[in-house]
Amino acid sequence: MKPTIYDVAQAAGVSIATVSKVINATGRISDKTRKHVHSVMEQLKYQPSMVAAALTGKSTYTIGLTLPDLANPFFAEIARSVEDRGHEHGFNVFICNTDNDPDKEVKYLSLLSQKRVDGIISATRIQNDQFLKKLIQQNIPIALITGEMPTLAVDTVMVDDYLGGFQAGNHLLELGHKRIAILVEDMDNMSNRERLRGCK
Amino acid sequence: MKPTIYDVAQAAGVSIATVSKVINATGRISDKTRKHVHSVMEQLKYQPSMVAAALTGKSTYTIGLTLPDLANPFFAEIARSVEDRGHEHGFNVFICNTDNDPDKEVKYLSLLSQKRVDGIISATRIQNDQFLKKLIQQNIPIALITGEMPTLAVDTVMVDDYLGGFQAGNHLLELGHKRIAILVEDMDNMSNRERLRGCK
DNA sequence: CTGTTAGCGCATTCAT
DNA sequence: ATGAATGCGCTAACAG
Repeated sequence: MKPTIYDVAQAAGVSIATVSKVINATGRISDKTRKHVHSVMEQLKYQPSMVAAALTGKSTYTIGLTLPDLANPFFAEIARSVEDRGHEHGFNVFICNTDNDPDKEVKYLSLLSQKRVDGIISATRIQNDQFLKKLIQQNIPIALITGEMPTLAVDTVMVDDYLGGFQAGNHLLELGHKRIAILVEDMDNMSNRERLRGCK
Repeated sequence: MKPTIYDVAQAAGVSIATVSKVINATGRISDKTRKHVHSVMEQLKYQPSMVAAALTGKSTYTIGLTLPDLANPFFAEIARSVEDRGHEHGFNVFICNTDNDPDKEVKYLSLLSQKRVDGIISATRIQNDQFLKKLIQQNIPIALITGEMPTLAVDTVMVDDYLGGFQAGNHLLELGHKRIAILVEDMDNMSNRERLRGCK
């Protein structure tokens, strides 16, 4: 079995409280016992259980990232970055491919909430804003990226579709082009409308 | 606050033991109270805490996937698949970009162990087999993919480099090509050696 | 500076 | 068929 905080306490001849304190560097403990406990810890190769710690209210150091499809290089790149930043701060990230399926999305979101992630980053247009609202009420930090959610007050980082369209159009004009075509998959899509708007 | 099992029990006029039983469909409970508890649960929008459940010994429904770089389409594809299968079975997967850095790898691996993942899939040649051994001792299921680890007894799925090389070479020969070149980045790499071997 | 104790939310005997 | 009690591993007051 993996050693617990009790094993360390016993082996070090102190109380679990003391061990806990040296682990989290909280409270006051003599330099001597601190070092002693530390040595015992690594001798036993002790590693605190994050699930137990999480149960007491501490954060899980886990965040969820929802995106349509990881196989899409655009999102893979995003995932890579999020993961990088996460790792820098000691976080692990859950990848959630929603395929833009509302059901999968809700399923993922509720799973993430049950696992008490510290936050969620969504690179998908969250379709069920009813559910989104619930998450917000649960005080789960949420950041939207790539999508918009005008009805709710959520931190969002989005791409400036208008500017993008403008720059693209401008670039072509500068090259002297006169006859420019625009291919749009879906005119109901807000992003595309904005890009188009920026273009003319 | 999110409702706990106690809230449900109280609202339903039963004990938490009963609620726990209907949640996990274990033990014997009358059809009547089962339904009643269920209705109370959804009325309170109760969702069992997976971290609490995990602490009692149940699995975390979480697995870790280590790979060199998610931005590499090859691995992104793998991640996508792993995630898909995981989701089908109610699992979440932690993505871990190691960049083939031994330190990052160890850091990730130990984090995963602290978070008590149910298993680990590694798409990287695990460099620290000392650490690998520890994980195995901890009874954490591990599966290697894409890499080899001859020294240890670990489940592994790998690509048949020899066959690949053979097929590639054969294909060109069938097309009637006579002068064939092979570009290899690193001849010390076992995969490449095998591919080359299969080619001639 | 260090130890006791009481939870955190749930699963699990063991009685009833 | 159901409930009371105990423990999982750790943190957080509160006492000494």
